[in-house]
Parts: sequence; C-alpha cells; structure tokens
Amino acid sequence: MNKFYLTTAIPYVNGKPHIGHALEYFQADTVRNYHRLLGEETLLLSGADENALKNVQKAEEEGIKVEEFLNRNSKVFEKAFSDLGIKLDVFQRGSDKIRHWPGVQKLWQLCFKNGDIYKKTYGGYYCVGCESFKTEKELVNGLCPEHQKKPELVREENYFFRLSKYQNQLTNLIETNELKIIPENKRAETLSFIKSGLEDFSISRSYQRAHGIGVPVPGDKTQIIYVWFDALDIYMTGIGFGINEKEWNKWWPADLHIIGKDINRFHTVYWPAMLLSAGLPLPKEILIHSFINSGGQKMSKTLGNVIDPFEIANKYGVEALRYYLLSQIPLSEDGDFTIDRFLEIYTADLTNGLGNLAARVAKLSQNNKIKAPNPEQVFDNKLKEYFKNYQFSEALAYLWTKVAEVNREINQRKPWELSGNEAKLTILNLIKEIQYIAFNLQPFLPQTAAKILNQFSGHIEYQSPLFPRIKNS
RNA sequence: CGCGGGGUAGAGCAGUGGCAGCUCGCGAGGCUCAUAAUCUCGAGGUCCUGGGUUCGAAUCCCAGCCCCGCAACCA
Repeated sequence: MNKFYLTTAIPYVNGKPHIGHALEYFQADTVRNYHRLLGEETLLLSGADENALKNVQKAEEEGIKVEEFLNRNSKVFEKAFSDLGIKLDVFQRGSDKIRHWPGVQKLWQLCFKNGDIYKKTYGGYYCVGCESFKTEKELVNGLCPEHQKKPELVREENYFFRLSKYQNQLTNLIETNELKIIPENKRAETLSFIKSGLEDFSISRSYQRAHGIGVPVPGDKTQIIYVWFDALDIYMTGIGFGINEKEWNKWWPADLHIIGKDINRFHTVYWPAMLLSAGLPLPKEILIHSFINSGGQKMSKTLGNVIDPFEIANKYGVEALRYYLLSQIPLSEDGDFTIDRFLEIYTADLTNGLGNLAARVAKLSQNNKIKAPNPEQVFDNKLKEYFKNYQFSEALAYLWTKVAEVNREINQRKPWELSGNEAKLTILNLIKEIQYIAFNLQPFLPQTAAKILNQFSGHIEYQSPLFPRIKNS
C-alpha cells in the first residue's frame, strides 16, 4: 500500500490561530482526504514550535512559568484543528523532551560529523528591550525605533551551519523538480534567492540568552540549539526520528509540506540543506500558499478588518468557511476575505448552487419514488489533474460547472411533466450526476459530501437544506 | 540603482499579439421539481497614463503614476 505523509507548517505558538492557519489546515486536510480516498495510507502532522525567546518574554510578561505558557498556547493550536473539523494524526510539540529532543540532537550530530557545523563569533547590535539583534538598516539615528534606546554591541560565539556549501546542489534539486516547489512563482523566488548567494546561518544561542529554554547542543552545555535547527525537525521527530527508526522509516520522507510564503526560505533552502548534510532523504513537494487580506489590505487590529475564522465557522458552518477559502483564495497570489464577499459566495454557490440542486433532485426522486443506485467510486480525471498541482480553486470551479450542467438539464427535461419509465430514467440520471459531484467533492467538503451521498442512497427523501439561506441583516 | 506582485465592466478575477471574457451583483422574460431557488436573454469596460514596435497590443518595448508585500540567522 502506498503511503502519503504530509504536514502543515509548525506554528509559532506566540499568538492565536488566524484565518491563514485555517486556509493551510483546510488545504492539508483536502490533500489528505484525496489520498486516503485513493486507497493510500495517510499521515497528517502538525505541531508547535516552542523554541523562541519571545515565548520566554511573553510568559514573563504574564507572570507565568514558560512551561505553563507553552502548554496553554499549544493547546489553542491543537484545538484549532478539531474546531475546524480536522483530525490530526500527530501534533508534535517542540518542548517534548521524550519524542522531540533526541531527534534534534541526532540531526545535529549527523550534520556535525559531516563537518557542516562550526563555531564562529557573531557580532551585532543587540537591543535589550527587543531582546534581539538589529541590523544597521533597522536602526533610526543609531537607536532602536521601538525602544528609543541605543543597542549594545554584543559579541557571542555560536554554532553555524554551512549552508553556503549546498548552493549548487540545491539549485540542481529544485531545477530538476526532484524537490518540487509549488506554485511556480514561489519556485522562481527560491531559485533567485539561492543564486544570489547563500550565507551560513547560526543555529545556536548561549544558554544565558536562551534563558535555558530549548534543546542543548550535544557536548556543549553553554549553547542551546536555536529556532530553525530545532523547529523543522518536528517533521521527523513527530514520526519517530531518533527514537523509533521503524516508524520513521515507514513515513519519511514527507510527501508534502504545506507552508506559508513567509517561511518559504526555511523550507525550500535551509531544511533541504540540513537534510542533505545529514545524508537523509528530502521531502518530495513543498506547497506554498500566500496570505489573506481583507478588503485589499493586510488584516490589522488598528484597521479593524480582522476576520476570525472560528467566528465564521461557528456562525455559518465550518464547511462554508472551508469552501470559501479553498475556492476563492488563489494559490500563487494573496487572496481576499470580506464578510460581504463571503456571504455572496455562500448564497450563490452553496445555497443556490449545490444545496438547492440537491433539494430539487431529492424532491423529484421522492415524488417519483426512485431508489438510488450505488454511486460510482472513481475520481474525475480532470480533478486528478488539478490535484497534481494542488489547484483547489480550479478543481472546485470545475465541479461547480457540473452543478450548473445538472441544473440546466433539469430545466430542459422538465421531469415534473414526465411520468412512468421516462420520469424514472431521467431522474435516475440526475441522481447519478449528483452522486458523481458528491463523490468528487469529498476531499474538499467531507461533511457535505457525506450528507449528499447519504441522502442519495437507497430510499431518497427530501431533507432540510444543506446550506440554509442567510437572511440579509 | 535593493527584490517582487499588482492596476481589465459596480465588486472579485481570467485572459501574454488577432473581433474584450468568467463569477457575483443589476435589468427583462420563462419555469414551478427546488432554499423568492433554477433556466434564457440583456445592459454595463478610455483593458492606469503617455510614447514606441507591428498589418494588428490588454497582451511586446520605453518612460511615468498609483496600490501591496518582502528586504536572509526574525515564525
């Protein structure tokens, strides 16, 4: 049996899940459902990146222990999945000393043995207020713009990863699509970034500066493994890397990482380089989604245009939100979400489109006492094509042309004027078409598809609307 | 010389050289199985501006204006 292992990005838990996370999670679940329906064994992983100074700062601000802070915030993200109707197989936390830490240290050692980890003194302007380094460009009149303080010139010895060594190898892997980056414009960005020249990056912090939080560097108690060299490993430690080789071997390499455009570099450059250094297989595909604006602008509290996905899901249903995000947000460009637009799409596509179609065919079937045939269990070839490049919106638009076709067909044939065998054959055909749409819809809207398939099996009855009309308030 | 995306009907978008398209919304008509749903027809566009190339440009080139991101050890 084929396997399909995919991951969402590992969110940084300092903050709340937003609509961009919802988009990513729906995309991941859709891909997973598709592969599962193809008969493959699937595993969907997410997790929490808990290694960051900001977490420490935030916890201190709130006056609670770091551990408590992490527990609480990670739960919020884990819960986001179930709130969105998605079942994860693994939620791997970065603070997990039993499952995560051994794998991180193992990866470190593999890279170290290969000579790609070395010590270097790193100097820079360090703002105590921000607890982070500032580049000279960021400073205004030599002061930190946020704190109006003069940053200290700090020198610290850290471990670095020899990223520069992998420039040619990475270029080649991406150009040959051995490491496939989707969509094309993100792939081009990565390539141009690599060609502009790669610099080694630091992968550790002093124990002091990290406040002792994080995975210790093997053999050096004064240093803690930092951010990317820790967080990315979750994709492997979550499936047993470092503690359960059998499990890890079964699933690795990942078939797909789904991420946002902000962390493109780390996934398409740093991560593959780390794996190359360690002599491990690379993920096969990386799908990069863009951001969601509201009314053409970045969502911000100040503008008051922030859309809370959980509020929408509560009010109008998870699958309505899911439909909007999968169908209206383009793959390669930033998308837009406003309530007005959402309601328009809801009414046009779900209420008037799919929902009404199911209702009218159900009533026709009921009136004529037609029993449903068994649905055909094969995906549409066009849909399969769309899945190759994860063209969710194109796939849904295609399915909705089927909805329109069936509506047209009903109006042309006027089954309500027919009787006997003629009525039966006509309506039977309509039922088959609905089943076909529902079967193909399963990856995208699993609950809705299941409802339709269930309604159109055996004895067919008219039921309450799939998508109740939303009255204009 | 930082890098990139974008400016096409009221709204959201597709369209990379050959009579300007899609969805929603809007108007008129038809139908009654259906959630005032569906179906047919229609109105609506200086394709950001100014030059240029071409028999022909939304589409290629040059200049400019406007909007939005990113600017590597920071998720």
